[in-house]
Amino acid sequence: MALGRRRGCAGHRESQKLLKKALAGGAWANNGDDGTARAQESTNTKNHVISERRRREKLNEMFLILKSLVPSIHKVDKASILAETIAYLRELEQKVEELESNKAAGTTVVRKRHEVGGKKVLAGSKRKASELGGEDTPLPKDGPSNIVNVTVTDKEVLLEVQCRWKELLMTQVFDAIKSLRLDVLSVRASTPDGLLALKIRAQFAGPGAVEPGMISEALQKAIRRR
Amino acid sequence: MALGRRRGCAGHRESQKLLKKALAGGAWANNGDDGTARAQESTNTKNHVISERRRREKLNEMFLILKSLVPSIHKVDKASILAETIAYLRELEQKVEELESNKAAGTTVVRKRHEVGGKKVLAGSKRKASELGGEDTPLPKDGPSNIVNVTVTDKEVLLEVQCRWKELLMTQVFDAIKSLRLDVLSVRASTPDGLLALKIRAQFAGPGAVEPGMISEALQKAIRRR
DNA sequence: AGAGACACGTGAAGC
DNA sequence: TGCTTCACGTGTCTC
Repeated sequence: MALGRRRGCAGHRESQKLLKKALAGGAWANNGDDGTARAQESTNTKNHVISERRRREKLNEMFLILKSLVPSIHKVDKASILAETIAYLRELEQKVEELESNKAAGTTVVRKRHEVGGKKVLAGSKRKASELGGEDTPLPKDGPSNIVNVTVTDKEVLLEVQCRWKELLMTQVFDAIKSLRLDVLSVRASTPDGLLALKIRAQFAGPGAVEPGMISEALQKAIRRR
Repeated sequence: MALGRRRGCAGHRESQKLLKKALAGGAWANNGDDGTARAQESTNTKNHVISERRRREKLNEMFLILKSLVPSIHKVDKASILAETIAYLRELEQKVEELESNKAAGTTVVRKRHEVGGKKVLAGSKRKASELGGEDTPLPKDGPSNIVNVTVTDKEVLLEVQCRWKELLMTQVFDAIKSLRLDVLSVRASTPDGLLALKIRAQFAGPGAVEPGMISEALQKAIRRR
C-alpha cells in the first residue's frame, strides 16, 4: 500500500507492483502445455499468491480507514498508525468515562485535549507498558508547511489537509471539493491554535474519475488562496 | 507472532522460529574466512533480516494491545482485530459526541427543531436513563425526522444536524453555510449506515448578523433539497 | 551509507 | 481437501 510513499503522489511503488503483476500474469497464462501435476502445482501456487495479495490489500485498506479515523496521525507508517490508534482509543475511553461520571454529578469540567495517560481503566490488561521506541509525541512540531495528502482507494478518497488557519478557509476547501465532484462521507476538522487539521472521507459523485494529482493540486490551491 | 495459533499453547511456530534463528546465527558466525565484500554483504543482509524481524514483532505487539483494548473481539485474526477496532472507534466517538452535546446544550434531551438563544448553562442534564456501561447503542433510535439544532453564543455558532444521508448532502449543507456567511471553525461529520451526524462550530464572517432562525431554516432547506 | 519501512512470494499450519 | 492466515527472508525504496 505504500502508506507513506503515497505522499509525493508519484506512486513509484504502485507502478512497480502493477508491472510485476502483469509480468506474472503473462508468464503463467500459457504454461498449460504440460498438462500434468506441474500445471496443477502452478495453478495452486498462483492462487496462493493472489490470495495472499488480497489479504494484504484488505489489511492495508483497514489501515487506511484507521488512519482516517484517528485524528492527529501525521506520520504515516503502520506502526505509528497502530500506536496512535491505541493512544486515541485510551483517550476516548477515558473521556467517555469522565463524561459519564459528569453526567451523574452536576458540575462540568473543562476538558482539555490529549494527555499522556499512564493509568488504565480496562480490566484484564496485564500488559507491561513498555514497547514503542519512545515515539510518543502527541503533536509533532510540524513546520509552517502545508500538508495535503490524497489517497484513493477503490471508490473512496481520503483527504488530509494541514495548514495555517485563515478566514473562510473551510469554505474554500469545500468549494474545491464540490468542484472536484466529490461527495463527502465524513469530515473531521479542528483548529487548534491557528492551525487547521482536516480529514475528509469522500467518494466520487458520478462516474467522473479524477486523478489524485488533480485533487491534491486543487486542494493546495484552495488553501493557498488569499 | 501467530496471533491465532497461540491458542493451542504448544507454540510450534515459536520453536520453529527459534530454531531458525539459532541455525542462522551458527551458520553466519564463522564465515569470516574470506574477509572480503562477501562477509560485509552477509553482515548487511543479516542485519536486515533481524531488523525486519523486530519490525514485525513491534507490529504484532501492537496488534495484541489493540486486541486487549477492544472489547467484543472474538476472532483473533489480524483483519478482524482491525475491523473491530474500527467499529469500536466509531462507536466510542459517537458516544462521546452524544455525551458532549448533552453537556453543552444543557437539558436538550428532547431535541426540538431549532432551539434558539445563546446560553451555555450547564445544569444537571437529566438524561433519560439510556445506555451507560453497555455500549450497545450504536445509533440513537430517532425516527426518520431531521434534527437541526442551532445554538448561538456570542460570536460563535453551533450547528447540529442529523438526518438521512443522501448524495451530495454535505455539499448542500456547506453551500448553505457559505450563503449564511458563516466561517467554519471545526467540523465533525460521520455517516454511519445511511445516516448523517454533523456538528459544526463556526463564527460569523463579517459584521452581518444573522438570526438563528434563518440559519436553522436554511439548513433545513439544505437537507431537504432533492 | 546505513537504517527503517513496505510489498512480495513462499512454506507451513489450522480448519 | 482446499482455503485462509501467518511468519519469514528478500529486494527495493526513502531519508
